[in-house]
Amino acid sequence: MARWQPDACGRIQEAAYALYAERGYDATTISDIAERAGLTKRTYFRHFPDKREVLFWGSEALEELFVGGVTDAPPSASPLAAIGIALDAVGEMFAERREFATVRHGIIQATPELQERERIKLARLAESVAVALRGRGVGDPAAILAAEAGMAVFHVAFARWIADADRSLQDLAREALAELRAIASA
Amino acid sequence: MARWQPDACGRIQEAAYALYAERGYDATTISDIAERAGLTKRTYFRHFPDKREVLFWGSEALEELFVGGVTDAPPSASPLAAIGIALDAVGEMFAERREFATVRHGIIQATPELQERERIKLARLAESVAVALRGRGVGDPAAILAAEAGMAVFHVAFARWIADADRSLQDLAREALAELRAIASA
DNA sequence: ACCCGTGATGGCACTTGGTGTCATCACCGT
DNA sequence: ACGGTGATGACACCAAGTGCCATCACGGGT
Repeated sequence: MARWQPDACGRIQEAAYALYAERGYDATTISDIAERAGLTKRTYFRHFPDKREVLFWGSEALEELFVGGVTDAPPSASPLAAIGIALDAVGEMFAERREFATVRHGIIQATPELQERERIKLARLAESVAVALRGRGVGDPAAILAAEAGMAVFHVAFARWIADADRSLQDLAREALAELRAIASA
Repeated sequence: MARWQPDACGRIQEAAYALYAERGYDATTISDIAERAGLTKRTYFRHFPDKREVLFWGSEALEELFVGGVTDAPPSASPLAAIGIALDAVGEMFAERREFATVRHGIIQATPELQERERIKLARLAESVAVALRGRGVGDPAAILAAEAGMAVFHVAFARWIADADRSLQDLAREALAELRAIASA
């Protein structure tokens, strides 16, 4: 056996999304996913470390985009301004993936266990953004605070974008960022 | 059997903390904890829903304190000011529990699985704080943004407080809050 | 003093997530 | 034709978590 299988990770991911969306995360076993992808449970675990992680495959792209946006922002930009520039790039990327993002968001919102993973992914992303901010000369409590505040902005903007098709993610992010500034200066 | 057992939750919690601290979270089974607490695995699950939750028992007190602090802040206080007042009360409470908080923090920081739970607890706390802020008349994107920013402030202040015994949690929180304000107005 | 309802526990079987190990097969270079 | 490499299937195994039922202590009522 072991005939070459084109893009095992991709096929697993498709199967997992389909089953999680159809019958729910809890009602789906890894053997179900594996069977649908045409392989075994053991092979699933050779591609993903656990049951949740398949939903977060490809999120390195988001991290690269976010960190890259912060790093490449003009040196004169303040921490929050740099994050705003990064959020523009992130919003642009999600615009082409609205359908996918909506399905994924629905699956995650339906399962507390998945929300945990989502939250810690956001926290890790905040740490990466904080590193990028330190690379811009931002000091130490400030870098992580700005990064985490940026994640909050992203989070609320994203949720509104999923619920409301009319406005672009970039717009919603800019609005949330302005709101954050208003809060802090009050 | 089933003689009355004084404070089963408390005994389980003590056993779990001891074992998690000694040999680590992954190397501890629920049967180990149950045995040390003088009961069975099945009974453990009658008191806690899973292996992690025992570390978060009693965190309703933190939520009550935080939400109460925000709710009872003077009506004139801005969202961040209200959170600052709440953080004062929270810091005061932790001052009497520094030893316990340090052990707990060490266990959690050593295990990614526990950090996930910690993060989502913080997110739920942010939601409760946001509700309290809405009760003060704060609008909707602002309430959750202020609450999440407040969690970031609490998080960094807490981490510094654990690492550095010299300063009070209240001081560190005030400093982080000032830092957040500086970031947002830059 | 006896009996009964209630609540907490032990014990057991079972499903599922996750891992270690080994044999097998396709592919590739020599 | 041969051997090495890498991916897979198959199997055994451990631990988390759940359902189910029997059992015991306790308190109240008769």
